[in-house]
Amino acid sequence: MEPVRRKALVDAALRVIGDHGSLAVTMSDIARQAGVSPALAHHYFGSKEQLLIETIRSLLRQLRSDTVAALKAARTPRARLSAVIRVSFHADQFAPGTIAAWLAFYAEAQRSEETRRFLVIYARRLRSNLLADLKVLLPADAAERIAEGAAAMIDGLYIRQSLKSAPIGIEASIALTEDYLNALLAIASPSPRSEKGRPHRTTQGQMT
Amino acid sequence: MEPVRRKALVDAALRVIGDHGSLAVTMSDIARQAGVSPALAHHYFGSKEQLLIETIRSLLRQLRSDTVAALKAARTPRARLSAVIRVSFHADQFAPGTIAAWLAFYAEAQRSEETRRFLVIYARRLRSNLLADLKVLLPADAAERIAEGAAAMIDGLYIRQSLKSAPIGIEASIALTEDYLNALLAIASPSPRSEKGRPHRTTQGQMT
DNA sequence: TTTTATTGATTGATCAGTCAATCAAAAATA
DNA sequence: TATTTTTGATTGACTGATCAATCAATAAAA
Repeated sequence: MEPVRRKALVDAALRVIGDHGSLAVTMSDIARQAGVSPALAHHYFGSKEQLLIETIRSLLRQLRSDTVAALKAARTPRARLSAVIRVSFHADQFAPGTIAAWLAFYAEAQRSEETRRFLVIYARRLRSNLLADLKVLLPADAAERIAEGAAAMIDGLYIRQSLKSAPIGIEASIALTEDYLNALLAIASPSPRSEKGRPHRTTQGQMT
Repeated sequence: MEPVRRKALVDAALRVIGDHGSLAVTMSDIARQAGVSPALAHHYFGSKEQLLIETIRSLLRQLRSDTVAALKAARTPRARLSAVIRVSFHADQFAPGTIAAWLAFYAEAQRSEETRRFLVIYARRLRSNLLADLKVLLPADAAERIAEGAAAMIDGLYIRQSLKSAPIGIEASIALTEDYLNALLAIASPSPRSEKGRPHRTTQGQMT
C-alpha cells in the first residue's frame, strides 16, 4: 500500500495546491482529496513539509523525464536546443497545480533550504541542457553566457504566462526564445571559414 | 499619527517578511517590529491582507519612482533602455525583504485577485518602458517582440539572482540583457539607408 | 467635551501532529 | 489444514499551539 498511498497523496497535494492557489493547504485537504484520513498522510510522510518536498521532487522528476525523451528524439544540437525550449513550455507545465506549485516553491525557497536546493537543481539542469548543445556550436564562453540568458528568458516567460500578464501566447513565447538563440548564434558563431576561434566539436555529456 | 503608523507598519512588514522569508508572518511580528500593538495594526489596516497589499503597493511605488528618475537622466532612447535595465537590477531590489516579498507575491497572485492585478501592472510597466524606446529604434512589431523578450529576461535573471542559482553576478546579468538588446537591435533594425521599413520616429508617450 | 490613538484581554477558528484502538492480511506454529 | 501471532494499514478523537480579529477601556490631544 505504501507506494500507492504516497503517490496518491503527492498527486492530491498538487491538485489541492492548484485549486487553492497556494502552499497554505491543510493536510486534511490533501488527505480528503486522496480519499484517506489526515492521520494516514502523517503516517507516511511524517510532516507536511516532507509531503510538500516530495511534491516538488515529483514535479522535477516529471520534467526531467519529459526532457530526456525530447532530447532523445532530436537529431542535431540545434534541434536539441529547440527540444529543451519546447519542453519548458509544454502544456503540462501550465496545469493550475503545476503553476501554483512552482511559484509557491520559489517563495518557499527563501525559507526552506531543502526546497531551495531543488530549485537550484532545476535551474542548473535547464542551463546545463542548453549549454551542452551550445558548446558544440559556439566557443565555451559565449555558450555559457547564452545558456544562462536563454534559461532566464524561459523562466521569465513562464512566469509571465502564469500570471497571464503577457500579451503573447505560449507559441509566441517559444518563438521569442528561438529568436534569441538564432540572433546570438548568428552573432557569436565563429564564421565557418575563419581559421581561428573555431569551436571545438568535442562530444558533450549532457545533464538532463 | 495615521500616516506615520501606516508607513512604519508597511516598512516593518517588509522587514519581517525578509527575515522570515515568507508572507506567513503574523500581525504580531509586524506590529512588534513597528513598535506598536497588534490591535493598532488592525485598527489602521483592517486586515492582514490589506496590510500586505499596501506593502506590495509600496514596492511598486518605489520601483516606479526609481525608474522615473533614471529615465529622466537618460538622453537617448538607447540610454533609456539601459536605464530601465539598470533600475531592475538595482541593489535595493535585492534587499532580503524585497526579494522575499516579490517571490511571495507572485505565489500569492494565484489566490488574490488584487495581488495579481498589481503584478500585472508591474509586468506591463516594465514592458511598456522598454517598448516606448524600442519603438523609436525599430518597427512596431519587432519592438513589441523584443520588449517582451527583454522584460522576460529581466524577470528571469532576477529570480535566478534571488535563488543564487545563477553562476553570474548582477553586473553580468545586466550585460546579458544588454547583449540581447544589442543583438536584436542589430538584426531587426532597418538599415538607415533603406527606403522602406523605416521606423516612424514619432514621439512616444511613456508609461513609468 | 469630542475625537483620536492606543492597548490588554479575549475569543473563535484552524491545524499539525499524536495516539490508542481497530481491522485485515500474512506468517508462523501446531 | 486450522490456529495463533505478528505485522502493516487505517482511523477517530484529541491536544496544544497559533493567530486573526474584536472590543471595551484608557489616555491624550484638540
